[in-house]
Amino acid sequence: MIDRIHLKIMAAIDRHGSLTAAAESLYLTQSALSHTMKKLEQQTGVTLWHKEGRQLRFTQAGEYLLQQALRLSPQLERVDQVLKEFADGDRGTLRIGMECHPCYIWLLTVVNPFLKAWPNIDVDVKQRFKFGGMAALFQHDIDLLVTPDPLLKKGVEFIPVFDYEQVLVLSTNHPLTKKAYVTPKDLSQETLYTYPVETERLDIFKDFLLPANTSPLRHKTLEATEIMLEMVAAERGVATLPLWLVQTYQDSLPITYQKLGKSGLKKQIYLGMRSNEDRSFTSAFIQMARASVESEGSST
Amino acid sequence: MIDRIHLKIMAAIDRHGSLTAAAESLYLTQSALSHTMKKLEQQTGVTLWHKEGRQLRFTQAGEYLLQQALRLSPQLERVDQVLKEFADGDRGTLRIGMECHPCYIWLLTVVNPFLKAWPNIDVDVKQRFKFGGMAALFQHDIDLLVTPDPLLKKGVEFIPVFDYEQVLVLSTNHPLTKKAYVTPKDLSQETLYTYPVETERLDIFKDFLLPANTSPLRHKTLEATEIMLEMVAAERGVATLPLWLVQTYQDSLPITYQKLGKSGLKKQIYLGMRSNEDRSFTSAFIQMARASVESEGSST
DNA sequence: GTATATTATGAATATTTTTCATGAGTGTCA
DNA sequence: TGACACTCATGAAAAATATTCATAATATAC
Repeated sequence: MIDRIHLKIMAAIDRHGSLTAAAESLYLTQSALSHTMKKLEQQTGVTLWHKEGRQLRFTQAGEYLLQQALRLSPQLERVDQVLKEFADGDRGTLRIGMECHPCYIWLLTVVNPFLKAWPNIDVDVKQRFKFGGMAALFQHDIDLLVTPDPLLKKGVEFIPVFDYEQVLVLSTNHPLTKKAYVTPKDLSQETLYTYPVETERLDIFKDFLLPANTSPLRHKTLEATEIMLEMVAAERGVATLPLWLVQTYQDSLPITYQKLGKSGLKKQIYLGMRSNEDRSFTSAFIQMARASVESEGSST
Repeated sequence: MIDRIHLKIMAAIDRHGSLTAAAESLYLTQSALSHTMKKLEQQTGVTLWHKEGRQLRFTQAGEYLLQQALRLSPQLERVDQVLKEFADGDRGTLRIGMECHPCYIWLLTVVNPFLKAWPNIDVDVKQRFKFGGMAALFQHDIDLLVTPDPLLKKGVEFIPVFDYEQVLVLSTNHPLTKKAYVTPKDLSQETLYTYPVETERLDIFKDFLLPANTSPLRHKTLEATEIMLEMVAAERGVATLPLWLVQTYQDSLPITYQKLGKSGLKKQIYLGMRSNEDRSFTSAFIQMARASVESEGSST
């Protein structure tokens, strides 16, 4: 029944004092306003104003409608404005999905400048997915996927961000440090620590142990990277992590590393996003991610 | 830009799960909804939802708009509802103007049951008018005028409510109590107490003293009826009040009264309202006013 | 009284909304 | 797998609505 235009007209009459002036302020004719409000009066059965000389005087109902107009009009304008911000990419949440546990620390170094560069965009990071990161991306549960396993599929695009080598982390006293490199069979007598995800998603299983039809003596899972490294340092077992991550801890813990296989286990981290979705801040994040890696000199 | 229909559509989609079901709930076609929202999307530049299989999934902007819709739609509906209440006379304020000071006590006996019978209608009483009660009525400052001086004018209607006699209130010891009635000349040696209004509006001047070209020795004004009567009782002067009012105080104070002139000063109280204004509760108030008087047996 | 304001209103016009008909995609089930 | 049922999108036509134009009616200022 009542519509936004009625609120605007009431507010304009109040502000400008006459129908004619109100009409001008709304870029309409006085006639249009008169007709519009007359129709509202007929539909609702109320009288909104009386003519008093050449002035208008609101009735009680008109006064009420004016109050509501003054209250509601700005709220509707605010909705317009926010919608425009969404359209311009000045507002939103960038939801990042992580399928690469150790990348979290790296991600934080990108998120920090991103938040500064895009003050109206929030960032959310998700690490658990019911049906995998790809499904989450397709279902719009996330907007960006950080993963070492890109999937060529219509509707998504993957961009390599950086290369890294997955290595076996060992206590400095560990016998395997003597070898030139580690073979799958070497691990069959070891306790292996990994993050608590499915073995299909763990490089050490997928790309190293399973092809050789081998498995470690024991497989234990841990959430926290630091604890995992402490376990290795305490000679409780071994773990696999990206080389760059091991290097950052090598100074503070008695740990070292070994190549997995003769030529090492080379990996790449990709950022995946839905194609044909053009949110400027998503692309901006990807740019910043690549830049962060290049400045470190550890990139493609 | 954004309009009420967009809010309703968003809320309906959320509630019914699909465009088709939402369209049905709004008594529109699916096509209409699709076109309407498409247009909004084009105007603002946002995407509100994605098709996911045969389902719709709101984007962040869509989710935002939905939240605003759920918040604002009920408020707009409430405005419709209140406007309808105004139209039906289920809401409003009855503003009563008084040009008859002593009638205030009588008025209260009408207002009380009125408030009970019309729980959504407020009552306001005004006693001071810049340009008189008639002007206030015309200017919609009041809706009802209680006055002993009806003015036959286009646009207003006056209905007599009750007859009364204006009498001179005297201390029981006053010499004038000995006479059969009081003449204008009798007052030329008296101190007269009246309400503080223009003499043209005081019956004692307008209908009694001025026609005889006489005036009282002294004229003092007082706001409160009770104090006025105390003054009279203390033999400080005389006053003129409606007979029925004097009678209610006669038991508790040493006062009595005298007819003004041989046949007494007969007055009538009228209720005036703007004609062609059809607010049911205004008429209802008039009905209750008349009824209150009839039950007392002091009416026309 | 005349000129200049105001709002209201009927008719004509312009614009917007809605429907109709249909296309294109997706899930279901025999 | 193919028929079917159901979804939303879309172009064109139809219907409804909003706006303007021209003008009346009325009030105010000079």
